[in-house]
Amino acid sequence: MRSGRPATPGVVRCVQPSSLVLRHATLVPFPIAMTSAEIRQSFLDFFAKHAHTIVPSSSLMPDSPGLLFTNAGMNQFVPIFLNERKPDVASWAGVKPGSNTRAADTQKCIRAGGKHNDLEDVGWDTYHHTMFEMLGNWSFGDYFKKESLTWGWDLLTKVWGIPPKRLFATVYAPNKTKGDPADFDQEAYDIWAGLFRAAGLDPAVHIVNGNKKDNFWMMGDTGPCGPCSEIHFNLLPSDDEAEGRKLVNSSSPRCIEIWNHVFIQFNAGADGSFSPLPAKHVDTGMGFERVAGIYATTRGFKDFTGEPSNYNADVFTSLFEVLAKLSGKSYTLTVPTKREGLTEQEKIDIAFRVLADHARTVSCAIADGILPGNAGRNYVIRRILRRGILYGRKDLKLATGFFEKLVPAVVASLGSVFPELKTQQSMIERVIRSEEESFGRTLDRGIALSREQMDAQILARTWLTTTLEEARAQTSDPARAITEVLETDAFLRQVFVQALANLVDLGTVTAADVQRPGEALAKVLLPILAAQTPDTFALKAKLLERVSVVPGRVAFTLYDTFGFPLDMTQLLAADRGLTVDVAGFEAEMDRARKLSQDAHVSEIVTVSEGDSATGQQPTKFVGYDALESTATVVDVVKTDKDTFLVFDQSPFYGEMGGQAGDHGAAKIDGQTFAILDTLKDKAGRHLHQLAPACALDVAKLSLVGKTAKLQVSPLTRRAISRHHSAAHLIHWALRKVLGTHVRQAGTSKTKERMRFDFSHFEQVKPEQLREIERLVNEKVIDNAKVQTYETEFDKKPEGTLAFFGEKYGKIVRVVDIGGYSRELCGGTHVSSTGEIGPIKVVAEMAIASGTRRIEAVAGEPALDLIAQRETALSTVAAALSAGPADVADKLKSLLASKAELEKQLKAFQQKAEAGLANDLAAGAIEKDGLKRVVAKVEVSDPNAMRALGSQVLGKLGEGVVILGASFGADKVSVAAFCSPAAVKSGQQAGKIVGEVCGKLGGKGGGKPDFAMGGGKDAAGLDAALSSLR
RNA sequence: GGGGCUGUAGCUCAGUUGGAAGAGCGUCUCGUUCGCAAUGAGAAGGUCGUCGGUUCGAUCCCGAUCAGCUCCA
Repeated sequence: MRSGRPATPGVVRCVQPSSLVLRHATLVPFPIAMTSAEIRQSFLDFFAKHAHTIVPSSSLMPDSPGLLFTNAGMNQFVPIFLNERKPDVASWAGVKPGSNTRAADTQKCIRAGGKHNDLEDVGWDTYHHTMFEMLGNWSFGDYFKKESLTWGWDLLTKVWGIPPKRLFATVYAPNKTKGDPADFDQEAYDIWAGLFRAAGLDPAVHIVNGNKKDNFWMMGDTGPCGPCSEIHFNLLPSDDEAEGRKLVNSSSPRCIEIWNHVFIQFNAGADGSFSPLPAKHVDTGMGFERVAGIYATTRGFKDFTGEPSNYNADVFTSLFEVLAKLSGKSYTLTVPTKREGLTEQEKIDIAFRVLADHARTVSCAIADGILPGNAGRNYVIRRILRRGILYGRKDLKLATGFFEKLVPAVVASLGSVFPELKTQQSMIERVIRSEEESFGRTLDRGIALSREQMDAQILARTWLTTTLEEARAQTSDPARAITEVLETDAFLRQVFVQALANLVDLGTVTAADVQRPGEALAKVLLPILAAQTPDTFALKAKLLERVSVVPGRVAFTLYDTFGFPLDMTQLLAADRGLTVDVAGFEAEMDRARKLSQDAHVSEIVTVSEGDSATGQQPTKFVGYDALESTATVVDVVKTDKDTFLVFDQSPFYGEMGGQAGDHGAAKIDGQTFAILDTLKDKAGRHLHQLAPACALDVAKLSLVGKTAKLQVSPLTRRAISRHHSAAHLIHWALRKVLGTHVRQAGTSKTKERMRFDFSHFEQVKPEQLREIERLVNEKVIDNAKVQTYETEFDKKPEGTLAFFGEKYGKIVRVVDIGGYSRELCGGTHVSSTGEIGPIKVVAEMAIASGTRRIEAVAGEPALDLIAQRETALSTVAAALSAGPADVADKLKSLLASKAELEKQLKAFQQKAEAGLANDLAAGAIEKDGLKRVVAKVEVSDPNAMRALGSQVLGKLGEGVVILGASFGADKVSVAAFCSPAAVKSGQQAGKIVGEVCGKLGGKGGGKPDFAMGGGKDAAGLDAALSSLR
């Protein structure tokens, strides 16, 4: 373990010799007794010794739908606190078992994007993180305050050697005037008093009271809650107790909370009451990076002269090393005191911290299947990744593609405690790479768009200073000079309009003027041009100033619509001597934010009454081998819509893991009840849904206790099993063809089809789909045996796929197909692959960013599909009088000859039209001093009339052409053409058409030189036309 | 969940009071050239994302829908 520890740990490893280092010379180098990994391990070992079950961290993908991410150590234990699940941690998968009622773990947590959003602070200080580990110990109705606090004290002071004098404890003291709940936590106070006294310290100095805000913990407005007691650590250079006490709960970085012990002893009711819980729980949390950071900074809790920073811990410094190597820059521990006017080094140090933090977060999130995307938690990850990329590009001058190079360091640092990082490493790198490329495209587009805007502003500026001066010197008609310039460049005009809007507040122009930019500009600019008075100089200066500011709305549009960060806009603006109206940007942002704010649906958390969850016996499933059995009715469950029967055991599969529930029948007392579906409830009972007609009978009978004969419909069950086994084959084939990053993300297997959702970040190409289909059908023909057996989770064969994020029990069921596909699965399957029959992939599509869906049919539905397609093909073949094999060729040649014919037809039509056009032109009359053709023609469609008319006008040279044609009895079209000379003399095609169509019961219009229209009165066409002659 | 933007030739994109679908690159054919690079002439290539509505007429206006991008919650 220790061999992997760097020889010179801490920040010193990436600091190059420079004057900056000397300033911080007191901090480095220092010998460290433990690595971060060893600190973590000593925590877990300590609690393992006290009979705790060591539980692996749960996935960052939360179980609770209300959460964006797993955000606290307690998340995976919530069902136990809520009494929905009995304490059974020792039988959980992957644990190092101890007691069922005691647990300890380190939990990955992400806090970003939700209520507590610290994203913008990360990097700018030394203690905010988007992802952190929460160390915790837990008691489920087992030990309480005494043990928890005493053990906490022992670990900190005796195992880790923190000087007791530097520790302070807070206990809950309600502020009754503010209506804080419950009473002073005397129990905790007494325990602490004893501990401090035993260390020779004064409890009055070391125990601090805290109110509801700091020392009372609630999950929501309702549900389990209780007082908490925090341990604070004085990090001042001096260990003076009075000074330390002053800083407790004062948000000082020099005296911080390191460990919170929550004592869950009440249930908050919706009516505001606090009733005692029957089982009291302990829930503690200690920020791992914080402790590791302090440990590193203080050289093992011994030297408190240095500035505390979480980033001194080796979980971060190992990433700094990679960053230093990539960028050629060094991390030097500077922390900015303000947001603006930073030194180069301060910017570099911020970027180091940002990237170290974000690389961990993004890697862990992707490992847990949370890929960057454009909604919800996926969007948060994308934002974190992009923020990192931006800091790297901007301040460390790193080239596109650098971010994925941080992944190996994250895996090296955290892979042993979070093994999914190791197994998913190549996928993490691929996802980051493709995301970095697409962000590159977003940035490029933003750069191009902002350049257009800024070009125009600079042009406007030059124009104001140079061109205006030249105009003053040279022209006698200043107004015209202005209009000319503004007419030549639309962008320039737009910039001036923006500037004008900015001048409204000065009183120079009114809001109405902005609507007429041309006149308004003349109004503003003409005086500048005409007179050189102090007033006009001031006005010109103002205008220049306004033109040099990129409007907030423009910067916001770049950000909101095109994803171009404000930072980048500012950077580009500064490069070109412009500034950005940040206040305006923020205003737009606020407006948009308000628009999005939605009514929060607050989740009501309740403790289930009694032991409802634990009291009901799960139904014993006997349907893996048998489709019939006898059973005893144990309950009848009624909901608003349906009635369900519950038996002690059942061959009916309850809907679960995407597999549809079974159909069939139950015979009780000689009466048959049709079962339409089978569901499973929280307690594991199978609910057999009755057909509505049977439900009425049940209401009259008392069935509980009676014996029933249960029969599953074999056809349905077999169809479902076929689709389930087919799903396993497809999963196997997907991983083989696309890669092992493919992970099941939800499935459905019914008797009609199977749906399989999986993680994959691009479209599955058609040839890949064909390959997948070929592979699975090969395996069907191969007719391998499907074997199922139960084993311990930890003893499952190597390479067995488990659905990630699922809580498995210790005993799991393995479904093994032919030795190549092995999955943990509770579903029903065929006994050999040949039984599946043909498998046809029906569709492949995206259902979310990074998640795709494949749909397939197997067995009978597949045969139906094939038959259907065959029928379609043979219909086409028959119509083409060709064999199925020749259809494509035949169709191709048919299409070719069709194109040829159309070409010929077109040529003939043109010829005919030309002839017709000649005839029509020859029949021109004189009217109003112009040649005029008025004629009814026969054409195939109105557009042909347009072509004909334009030819006629061409022959006439100058004149008017009016054509009409009828299409059936109730549709008539009219077209009119006027040559330039005709238009000049007052003829308007639009007007002519309008008139004619009016007479025909229709409308029409167009431009002066050409117009079309139509009507319904085909019989009136002749009359309408002759009136024009 | 709520907004914004985009969808036009194989690719990158133009296309306004609604009236005959375009450019550049790429492809193909025929030239210039010993050949290549370069270049000239010509050609092919379009359900204007899909569906509906308004209209005599919709790439354009309206509504729905799908897909991609993007911001917020």
